[in-house]
Amino acid sequence: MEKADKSCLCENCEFREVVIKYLDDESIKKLCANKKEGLYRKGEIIYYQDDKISDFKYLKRGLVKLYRRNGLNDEQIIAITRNFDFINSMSVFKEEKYRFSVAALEDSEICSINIEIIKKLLTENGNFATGILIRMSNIYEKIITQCLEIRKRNLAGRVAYVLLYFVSEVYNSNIYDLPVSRKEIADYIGMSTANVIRTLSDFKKEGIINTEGKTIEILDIKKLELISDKG
Amino acid sequence: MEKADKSCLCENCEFREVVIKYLDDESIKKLCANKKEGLYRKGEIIYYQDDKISDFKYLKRGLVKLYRRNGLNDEQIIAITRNFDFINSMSVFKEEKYRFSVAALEDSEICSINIEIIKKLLTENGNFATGILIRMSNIYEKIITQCLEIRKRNLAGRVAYVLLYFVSEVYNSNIYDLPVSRKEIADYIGMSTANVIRTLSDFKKEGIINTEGKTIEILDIKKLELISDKG
DNA sequence: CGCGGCTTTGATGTTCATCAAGTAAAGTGG
DNA sequence: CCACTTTACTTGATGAACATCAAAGCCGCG
Repeated sequence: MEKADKSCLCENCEFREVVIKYLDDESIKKLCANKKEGLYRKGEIIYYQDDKISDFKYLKRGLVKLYRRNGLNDEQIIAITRNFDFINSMSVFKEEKYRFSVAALEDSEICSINIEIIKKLLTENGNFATGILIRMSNIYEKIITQCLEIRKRNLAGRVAYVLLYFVSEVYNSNIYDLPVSRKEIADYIGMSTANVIRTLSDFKKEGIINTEGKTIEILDIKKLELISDKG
Repeated sequence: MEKADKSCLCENCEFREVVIKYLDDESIKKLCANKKEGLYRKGEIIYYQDDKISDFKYLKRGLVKLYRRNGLNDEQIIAITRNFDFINSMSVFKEEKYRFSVAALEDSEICSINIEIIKKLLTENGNFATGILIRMSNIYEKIITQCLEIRKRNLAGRVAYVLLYFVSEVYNSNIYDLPVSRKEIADYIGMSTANVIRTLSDFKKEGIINTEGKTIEILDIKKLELISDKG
């Protein structure tokens, strides 16, 4: 991690949209004065499971994975996202430790604010607290819904679902570079790496997608949606 | 559903513990005046997925399942709980509709408060909002963690996990009456009904549990924990 | 150029779903 | 309360889906 090289004016920060509506100038100044910004390179870990929670963290730019380590070579990926802006582990306001780890899948910019300052603002300002409550609920709900969506599908359906997730929720494009390894897709959907690769190969043979290394191009999105829905 | 037969004094209500610390007498009176209490018999549905959200709901007593219907005979159970006291669908403060359904697994007592009243209190009182935020985060985190715990196990491990969940989180006893059908266990752990039954039969043959209809007795909890952990 | 990690493919075996058929239990109407 | 119907449960047999293992190709990096 390195510090951001440009001074942060908070002006283009999306967090501001949540904040500014509810906080007075003084509170905003206080937030800005106490924030730390960090750049994380692709692959770097932003925080570890079981680290002590010290900051409320917000993903300004980039792409991250939220995951849990079970064994040496056994990871479960909980979410891959740009949108879950608050990338804090759940229970950030109660628990002492992060319950999950977060790592950057693309170069990412993180804004950190001391958790005690946020807690104080929450208790002082019900509108702010309600705003945070709603946003966090959305994040949680997305994670749970996605977990259920993946669970109800078979192998091919899960792979199709993930490919389409990148199309619609991450890149907004039918062609993109996978930000994750084949193994990470497997960790995400709860299947074996070999079978994820096999399924991608099958899709390619059937002309549904084209792959070249990390680059994925969706050729027949209707068919892929069909596989995702029926699987 | 029927109305509670005794007048509700809110005195033994656990919700009070969250509330009373932060709300003034007037607010508490307002809450109490606007609450509705309902008794739901085992099997009754408390609210349906896609119902319009009108109330903030709290489980005072009983046991419920939170679930999602995919097809006519295809349900996914998200959680079974006494403890997730706020049995609102997630995003209760933002969404218009419940995203999941809730049904009573045992006779249950539900307290409902108009959502607008709660919203008003949240914005007026940051401490109250923070209290709700923390409690909801705990609920979400439990659901997500459990989803991951189940996902990483195989069939036998999942069945063992669920049996142990009832022991430690629901009944605090090695012998209990299952509040769910075999099919519901299957919907909970994402396996087929036949295989759930087969696994229970296997456990019985191996002397790990005893079953008689809905009654389950754990005979060898160490072994069951082993199966849950290694599976 | 060579090493290690990621990817790919095939072969094999395990795990699990599905189907079918039968039994027990629970609800329903006379 | 009993006959009837329906729903839940149980078990076995079969095949499909998936994991695992192994070997080989590829790619980036020192």
